[in-house]
Amino acid sequence: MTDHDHRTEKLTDALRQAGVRITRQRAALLSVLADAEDHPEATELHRRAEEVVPGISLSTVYRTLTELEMQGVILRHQFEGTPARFEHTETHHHDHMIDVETGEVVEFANERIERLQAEIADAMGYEIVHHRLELYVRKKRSPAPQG
Amino acid sequence: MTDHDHRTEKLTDALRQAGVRITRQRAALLSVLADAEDHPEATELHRRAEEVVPGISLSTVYRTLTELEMQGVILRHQFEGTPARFEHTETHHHDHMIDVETGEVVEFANERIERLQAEIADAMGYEIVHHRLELYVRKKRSPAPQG
DNA sequence: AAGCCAGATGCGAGTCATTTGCATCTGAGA
DNA sequence: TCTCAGATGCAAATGACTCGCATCTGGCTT
Repeated sequence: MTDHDHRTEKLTDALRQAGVRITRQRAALLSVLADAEDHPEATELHRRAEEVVPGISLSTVYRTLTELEMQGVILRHQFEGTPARFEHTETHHHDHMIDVETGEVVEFANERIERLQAEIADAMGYEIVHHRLELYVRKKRSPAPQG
Repeated sequence: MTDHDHRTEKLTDALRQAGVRITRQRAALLSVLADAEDHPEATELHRRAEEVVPGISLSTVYRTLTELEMQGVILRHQFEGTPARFEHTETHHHDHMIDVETGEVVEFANERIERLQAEIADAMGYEIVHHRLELYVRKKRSPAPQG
């Protein structure tokens, strides 16, 4: 049994424990999400899932994504000007830089920023439920005069 | 002539200079936006503009908001789970805290976070075009044990 | 292994925010 | 005042989801 299968099984067991029925469609989506190195949107996940479960409907994809988000298995990101994008929660917390020219998404993390945010909220009498930090960026041209 | 009229006139002149025709509808929206202390959405701006120019259409509101955004006169914020909200660009740059329980929007600014963002982007070979920092928060209960 | 049924699925229709096509109107420079 | 590129109103279209409902199916129960 591969590492992948191992992690998958642990996850599906946990979900079943939480009362989430693991159907073929959901298993397919979980696998597609686990394999995704990028931040795909719902239609793209649908496309990928169809290769595993032909005929899976887009509404099932949306319903499952919502369910998995509620279970804390995935995160939903609403970047500017695109449909929501999803990623699994396996990795550490991080924020995103979006290249406005290519749409490419780069992850980054900064502990100091996290701490500052918490301090600000605290000073104003709030506690953070969650936050969103997105840097819309463009590749620096080399320091030479631009052409 | 009031201060308000004065600022309004300077702004409309600048817009005309930039090739933006100042129609009754646009003047109404500019005034409504200038008066707005909150972060209203398009339909609310439409409602307010109708009191100045009855019959103004929602599509004109949307078209004008897009134009004003491109001219840098207003900012469009896409907070989670709500239609886009708008605010004029007169004030200093700031970020937003959104109370997840009431929907209330609180502004804040922090120079250190701004600088850290720029440093991060720079270190990764990018320059920031713009950014988005939103803290989704809830009012702290007093330090006593929660009930 | 078979039965059961709450919950999941597929399909199509609905929703919500926003955009667009088009015929008509109107700022504002000439 | 004249002109007409650009703006408006209306209705229809779009895009991203969401929902209603009849049918199907995981996965406890026996």
